[in-house]
Amino acid sequence: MGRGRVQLKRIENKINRQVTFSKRRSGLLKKAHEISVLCDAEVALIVFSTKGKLFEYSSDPCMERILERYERYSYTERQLVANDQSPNENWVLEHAKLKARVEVLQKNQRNYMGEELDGLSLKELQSLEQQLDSALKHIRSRKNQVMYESISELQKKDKALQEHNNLLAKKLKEKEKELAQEEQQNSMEVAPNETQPLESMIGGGSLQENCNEETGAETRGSAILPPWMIRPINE
Amino acid sequence: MGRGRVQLKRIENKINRQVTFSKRRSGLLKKAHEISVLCDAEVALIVFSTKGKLFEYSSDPCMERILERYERYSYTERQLVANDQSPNENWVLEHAKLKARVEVLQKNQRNYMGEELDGLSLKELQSLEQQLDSALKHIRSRKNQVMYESISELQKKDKALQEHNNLLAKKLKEKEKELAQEEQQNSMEVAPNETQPLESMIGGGSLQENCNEETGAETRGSAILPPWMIRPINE
DNA sequence: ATCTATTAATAACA
DNA sequence: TTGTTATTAATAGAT
Repeated sequence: MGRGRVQLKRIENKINRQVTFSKRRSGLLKKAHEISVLCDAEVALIVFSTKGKLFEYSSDPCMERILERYERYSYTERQLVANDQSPNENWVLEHAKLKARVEVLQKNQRNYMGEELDGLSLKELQSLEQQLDSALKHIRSRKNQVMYESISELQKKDKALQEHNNLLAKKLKEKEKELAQEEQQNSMEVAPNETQPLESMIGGGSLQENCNEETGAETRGSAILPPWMIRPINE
Repeated sequence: MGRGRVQLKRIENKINRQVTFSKRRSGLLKKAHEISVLCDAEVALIVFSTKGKLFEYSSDPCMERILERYERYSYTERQLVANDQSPNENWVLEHAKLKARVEVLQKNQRNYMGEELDGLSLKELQSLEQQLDSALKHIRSRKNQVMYESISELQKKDKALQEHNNLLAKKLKEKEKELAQEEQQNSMEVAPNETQPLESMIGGGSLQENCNEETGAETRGSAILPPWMIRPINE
């Protein structure tokens, strides 16, 4: 939505990038606000510019609260890293070193994301390809492992629940028997039709709820990525 | 942007609210992704629906890192506000920012290389996998392009060299003819056995040297393509 | 989900 | 940076 389409890749011109960042940032914040109001959602948005400047939006008075909620929701714990500043005089040097490191790391990262490949030689491309290929193998293997673990845990839970279920069913039968006996003894006094609904309730609803409660964070939101993330717009 | 304007207030109709939420959410996530790519920004977006369902986007493989960075930033910012008198504070702040950035980048890089995957959730692993998969496609495409360019350049050079070769051969023949004529005229004065060595020298050594000179680093040595160019190692 | 009529966002330009 | 405008993109409402 502008004059001409735009490729989904880093804007190389620094000025344009800065302008676009400024405009899109405000657009993004606006939309974040809109969805929070229109749809009554809780939204936290954090944006760091390339230069490290922070922009944020939070639908609540306190961003921290949403983040805490997020942390609670996502089972991972946050590590609070103490800010240890050593009162060195070498700061200038340190600073320069860090800056250089950041530059290198940034370039690497872009390459790892398949960007800015034009300056690379065939050999470098080859090495990069192999590195990523191997990385992908590791990642997929780890993903599989996580999935299998998740599955086996679910199966374990399933088994436990089924056992519990059986137990309940057994108890139920005993109760039925007792009732039947009482019934025979006091033939006219009790109506024998309450057992059926009770059984179906335990077998269905209870299991379902238990399952939702405990898997929680793992399956939050949609596990399926939207199409625009799966394949970049350009090309 | 729809049929009719919309007021910036909670949508009362539950169904409409749900539908709008779903649509705007994907739009918001998309825009968050776009600004992160276009403007090289680090973005973290967290959305809780009314019902408490979580949706998130993170420009980096790991959302936690951006949140950590956010916490650190907030911390240093608080410090800055506390005492912004000393000119040294700027350095401290800058330094802290850079350190945070380096940390994030380093962790990312390790992930991009398939290392330290243990802390990542299934979702994060999935996103990382897709990012690398897409990167790999770009890299392979670029590699192919480089290879094709290299091949066509070599073919061009080959052609030029052959033409040069033909030219030399032609000149040689003329020289031979001249020599033969002279030979006939001054039959006894010149020994006619110098032509053979001359021809072999030009046809062999000179050509070889020329080839090395012009193709240089690319194909140093033989004009035959190395095996890795004929067939990529992977797949 | 899919399809349009509209509005909203924004890229290029000033 | 800020504003303007030609275009594209997002999406409200309908199907």
